[in-house]
Amino acid sequence: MDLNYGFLIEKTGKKLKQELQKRFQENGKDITVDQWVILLELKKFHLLSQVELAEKTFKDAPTVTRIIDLLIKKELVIKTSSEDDRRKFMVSLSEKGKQEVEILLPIVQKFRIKGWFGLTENDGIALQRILNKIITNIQHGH
Amino acid sequence: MDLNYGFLIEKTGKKLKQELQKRFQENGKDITVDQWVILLELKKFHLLSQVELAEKTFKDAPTVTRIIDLLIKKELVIKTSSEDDRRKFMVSLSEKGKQEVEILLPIVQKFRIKGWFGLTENDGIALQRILNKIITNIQHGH
DNA sequence: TACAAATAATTGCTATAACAATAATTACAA
DNA sequence: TTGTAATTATTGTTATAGCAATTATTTGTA
Repeated sequence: MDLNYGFLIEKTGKKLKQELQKRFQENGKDITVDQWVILLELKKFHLLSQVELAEKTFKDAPTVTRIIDLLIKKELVIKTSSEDDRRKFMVSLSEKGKQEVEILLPIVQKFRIKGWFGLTENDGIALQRILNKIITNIQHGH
Repeated sequence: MDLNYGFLIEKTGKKLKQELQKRFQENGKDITVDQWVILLELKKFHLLSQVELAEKTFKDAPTVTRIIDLLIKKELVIKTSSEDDRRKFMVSLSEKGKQEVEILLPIVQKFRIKGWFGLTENDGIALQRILNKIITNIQHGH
């Protein structure tokens, strides 16, 4: 096995991010891909603590704090302190944020379809199997 | 096709980077994965301009400039101005850098083998086909 | 040749990522 | 119940990434 799969995966991820970012810019959207990822989770789950957001997006807590700060400045999300745990802040989409997600979603979906052109359902299954296998392989133990 | 493959690819790339970084730390190696990628290309090609390094590693020129700066501080690489083009600097491994690469290489290879455990030659072919297809799909046109 | 265009590298700015340290709060165990 | 440990969020530091602008040099063309 002489395939440098790590390099290939990294490269693909980077290109995907760059190209999606371009689509946002082309549509006059002042938002980054990482900010988008947070917004999408908030659309799906409505109300999340920052720890929950971090888990779902595979980002660490400080990164989530900073992205949320930016999204608050853009008035796309709202932060309220939790009533049952005063350490927590619950984050949710603002009205403006909900509207923005509805505009961004078709751009993202179009991009996803374009990226998958010529690939099959089986390719999707294989990709998931391979990447998930790599993840479990490298985790615990050393 | 409802697979969020972009998210999955990004996640896998991130985990690969994190875990390899851990291996470096466990072995007392004060080097980042991105710095390692540069060193490996220099081992393969001996003498590269910064533009060539940027192309081979899929990084942009400013990023390469900054990584090279750090590698020079660590005395792992050398920069010499090109004789036939005074705009260029040619970068190569120092003696210390060559030694360091020989120490790092087995750590990286062990990690790659571990990550690929349970996967086949055909999986490798499929992975390359799928990821390369995605890359060409998303590039030109919009 | 002269001059505009292209190229190589650098610097500045902002965002993301990882790690460490800290403060506030909550959970748990003696 | 009291004190220790764990959790949540934040802040600071360094590195990587992308974009724009700049400088120095080279290329290509009129």
